[in-house]
Formats: sequence, C-alpha cells, structure tokens
Amino acid sequence: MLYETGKNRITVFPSEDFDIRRILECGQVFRYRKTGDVYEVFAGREHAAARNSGGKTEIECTDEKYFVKYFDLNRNYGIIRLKLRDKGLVRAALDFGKGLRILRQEPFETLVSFIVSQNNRISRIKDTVERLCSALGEDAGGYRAFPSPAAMAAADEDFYRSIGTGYRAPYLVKTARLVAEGADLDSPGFLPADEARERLCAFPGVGPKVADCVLLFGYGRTEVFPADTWIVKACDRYWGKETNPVKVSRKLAATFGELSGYAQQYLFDYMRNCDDQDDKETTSQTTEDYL
DNA sequence: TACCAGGCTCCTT
DNA sequence: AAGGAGCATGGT
Repeated sequence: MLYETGKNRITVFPSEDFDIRRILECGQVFRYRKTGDVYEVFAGREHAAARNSGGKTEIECTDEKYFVKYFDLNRNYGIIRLKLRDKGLVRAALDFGKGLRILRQEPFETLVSFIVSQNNRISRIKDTVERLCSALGEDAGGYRAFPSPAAMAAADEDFYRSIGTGYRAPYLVKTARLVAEGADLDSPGFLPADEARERLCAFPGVGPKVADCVLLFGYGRTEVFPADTWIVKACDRYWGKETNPVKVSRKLAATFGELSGYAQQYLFDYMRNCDDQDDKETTSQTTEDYL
C-alpha cells in the first residue's frame, strides 16, 4: 500500500514511485508552484499542497478522493517500470524518472493548456496559464479555479493576446466557444484511440500531438504516445531516424502498447533534463543534485 | 543574431 | 498524401 488518507489529507509512504517534484516538473501540468519546500498544485477548482519529509509525502488538499485519482495512487509504477525495461525503454530514463506518475487532469483544462503549449516553452506556458486563471477563473477560496468554458468563451481574441498566447488566441476563443456550446468532451474517454484523437483534432489549434497529450493527461489514455520535438530526438537516438512526429508516435505506440503514455513521459523527462549527447555526467549530476 | 520551444494551419505539389 | 512557410513570444 502506497498511501493512507485522512480528512483533507493524504500520506504517501516512502516510495521510489512517488516524487512530487518529478510528478509536477516533468512537463505534464502547468498549474503548480514551489514555495520553500512545499509544492502546490491547482486542478480545476481543487488545490493540494505537498511536502516531502523523511521520505514520505504529506499532502493537504481540498478533497482527498479527488487527489487519490489525480495522483494515480492506486497504480503500481514499480511494475510498469519493469515492463517498460523489458520492452526496451532506455534504462537511464527509467532510473532518472523514478517517482514520476501520470496525472489525471481535467479534460477541458488539459485541452486549453496544451493548445497554449504548441511551439512554446514550459516556463512560458505556465506563466500564460496562470494569467488566464487569475483573469477568468473564479475565486475558489484564496486561489483561482481554472476558468469555465463559458468564462473563456466570453473573452475575445484581444484578451488572449494580452495574456501572451500570441497567434494561438483565435484557437482558444474558438475552442472555448465550441465547448461552451456543448461540444462533446466525454467520448474521448471511451472511443477507440484513433477516433478519440480525431474528435479532439476537430478543435481549432489541436493537432495530433496536442490531442495525444489531452488523451494521456486528461483522460488517462496510456495507449497513446505524444511525440513532440524531444521525443523525435529520442527516437532518432534509440530507435532510428524518423522526422515525422506522427510516424514516430505510431511507431513507438506500436512498441509500447498500453504502456505508451508512461514510456513517453519517462523519455520526455529524461531527454529534457539529460540531453547533451554525452549524457553520463549530466545524468548523475542532475540526479544527485535532486536527491 | 539566429535558433528553438510539449505544433498547427494553410497552401503547394 | 506529403512537404514546407509562417506564425507570437521570449529565452539562450
């Protein structure tokens, strides 16, 4: 058993497979902040503050059931890492990413965040999403909830430009309006992956990569393998040259099957932090620094 | 200064 | 079907 719950509290026992820093900083989520030794994360209208002490992690939160699901606590990542190793995922990536988990985020929030993410940097995505929330999110008691589709639909292109979304502004307006008008955000949770991806790609600003991120982080569809520039680099290094991200995604999804999403996240996190082509020194240094 | 970032849209072949 | 220019913005 990895954890126990109390009122507005989750205690995660010492584990190689829960590291709040890896979980939040691996690029899957943009609404978090670190103040001192406390990591805060905002999800929808919910909020959690996690502190690591003596190996275990204490999480104070608005709703412990919500965050048990959010942090994917009922899954055994030790077994997942073993299976991924058997399937040929780079050992160094599995070791580096130890403690990482795939979050289960709100679909609409994930959709919007990853539209912002296209051709963008994680630090900038964070800042932009934060401005979006403080401008349009309701007060949830000392912090802002993620804006509703209605609130986002009521804002115009100029607003989205003013918070720094640049050329993505019209995508956000149109997508928010489609959702506010009742576009289906349920079916991606259960349709076959190809159909689900197609549905999501119908939203302006959503292509195959953003759709796959929404499927993975918003719906828990771990059979998809989002392929961005880092994953294309990783593919080139470990599986052979292929510059088309859609082909990379298909190829790696075929290799890793139901575990694709996990494989992808370990790889992404590893590539982003330990690239530099001769990665040995960088890897051990970063890992030590973090321990 | 160029190049790049969790890419997509639109226009040519 | 496949390939490439252009795109806002800011960091290195």
